[in-house]
Amino acid sequence: MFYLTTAIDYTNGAPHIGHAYEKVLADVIIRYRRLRGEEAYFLTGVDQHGQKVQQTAEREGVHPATFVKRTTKQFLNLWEKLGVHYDGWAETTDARHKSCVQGILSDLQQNGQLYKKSHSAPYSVRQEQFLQDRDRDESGNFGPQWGEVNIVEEENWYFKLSEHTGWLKSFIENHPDVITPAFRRTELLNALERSGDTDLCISRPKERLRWGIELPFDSSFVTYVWFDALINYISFAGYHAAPDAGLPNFEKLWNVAGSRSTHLIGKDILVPAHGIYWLCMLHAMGFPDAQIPRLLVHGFWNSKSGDKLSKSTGNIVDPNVLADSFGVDALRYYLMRDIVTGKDSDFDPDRLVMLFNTELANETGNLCNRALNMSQRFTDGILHHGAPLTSDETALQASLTDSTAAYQAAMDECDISRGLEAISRHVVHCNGYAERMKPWELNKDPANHERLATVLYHLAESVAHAAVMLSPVLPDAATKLAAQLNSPSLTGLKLADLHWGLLPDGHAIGKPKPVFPRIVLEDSAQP
RNA sequence: CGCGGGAUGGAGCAGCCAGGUAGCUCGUCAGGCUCAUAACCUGAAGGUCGUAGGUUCAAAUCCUACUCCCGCAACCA
Repeated sequence: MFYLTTAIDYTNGAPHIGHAYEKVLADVIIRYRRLRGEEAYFLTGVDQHGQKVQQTAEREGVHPATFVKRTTKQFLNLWEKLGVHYDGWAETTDARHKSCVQGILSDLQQNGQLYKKSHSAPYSVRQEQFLQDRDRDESGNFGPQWGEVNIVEEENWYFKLSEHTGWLKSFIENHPDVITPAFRRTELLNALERSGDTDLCISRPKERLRWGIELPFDSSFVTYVWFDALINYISFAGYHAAPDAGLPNFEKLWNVAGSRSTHLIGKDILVPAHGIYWLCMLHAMGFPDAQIPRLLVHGFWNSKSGDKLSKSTGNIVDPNVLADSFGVDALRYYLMRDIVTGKDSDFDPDRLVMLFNTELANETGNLCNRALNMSQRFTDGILHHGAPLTSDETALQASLTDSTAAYQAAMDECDISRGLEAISRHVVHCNGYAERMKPWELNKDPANHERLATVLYHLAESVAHAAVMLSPVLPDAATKLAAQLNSPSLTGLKLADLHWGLLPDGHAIGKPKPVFPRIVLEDSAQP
């Protein structure tokens, strides 16, 4: 079983392009695993608790639960629009999650992993938060944005994080595959190196924060965000769940047959949340090394100038608007194609249009269209395996074999961009082949009919393979391609089924219709 | 000396971990084709791979120093 989770999104505001990227990436990885024939389970969801939600809800004069319901709906709608299909949906206000979190807190408390102590620090009344040294301005004072700042003393519960960091360090050192890409592992190890022996504060007094899960052993506190949110990865996987809870069987999902569960997360929450807190929490709960999950860390989409995309800088890109203007296929393709998994990339709508028009419309879509159109016109829509093969066909089939192998190697490494590039490479080969074979010339002489059939078959068969390989990224388009080939069963094939001859001799193909209509921009700059 | 990333033809990137004729897409120029979504194909121009050293028969790739850009520095995917 391949168990994949994403970060759960904070329901304090509307989803942006970064949220969309992570979920589409997860969706593509899951679909690819299934294409490989693996059993797979995909969990995603939303993080609904916390102070920011409480504050925003108060500002808008609604109950946090109402507010959270509203923003959650925006995420659900977006995933539906973008074709993100998950198997499990995590909401941290779910009663089953709450009881799992409380169960874990109780266990840890009984095992002596938690303790209470008091701490005093500068506190901003206006922002309702404690301040750090880095919040000071150049002169060493707290700026006016914080309002009145007092030294406040507060009691809280702490998790003995420091008892586990030694284990964590050697675990990461001895399991280089657990953090991907490698430079993120380096970053984490460096962070561990300079981490002192500080423990993790895991509670907030209810006077400050009501919107959270109550500590089972001290009702005047709620648990701090990470001790709530991170647990979703196991609570919704059925960890310590009642048999009738409607959750998966944890033993079947988590870490079966030596393949680690995978958490897909953004680079911002590796250190300290996932890379340190979460792994240490699992260790404290008694998870053995073999059951520690793998962290797959992705990068960010920055704005074209290289600035970070965020609400504060106002250059937020709304995935809904992008999907509506350019189509879901174009958006999914761009998000997967124009970034190297793990690295950052600049978001550029012009490149979105360019990549869709060249690789999908002009290359793949056009190849399908011209192949089917010629078959309809020249051979009455019937495909024939045809005459003896020349070196051109041998080369084409070799190109397909190479592309398929490159595709698989890349996709296995979650390098989606390279996988798509591999498909594109074969499509380009096919267009060149068509140009050299000139089926439209062959058609002029009936003596060449067998030769013509052979050429057209090689084009159509290539489209069939391309459709299957594209399916994790563009499931809808793959279905359309299969339908036009009059071979809907293509969408049910596995990677291992991709042998030459998917389309049988004598197969009748369907009518061509552009699957990827070119995106034509309104007059952009011309006067 | 806080940490990590980046610097490759006009633009955007890959290649670097496991050194061996510098690759892809767009753009530009010149041809060709007409089955096809004004799509397709062929060819060409254009790069001292941030700087300076070092290792090596050989360095974009390994090592050292430096310059500039970006992000993070323990609540934003």
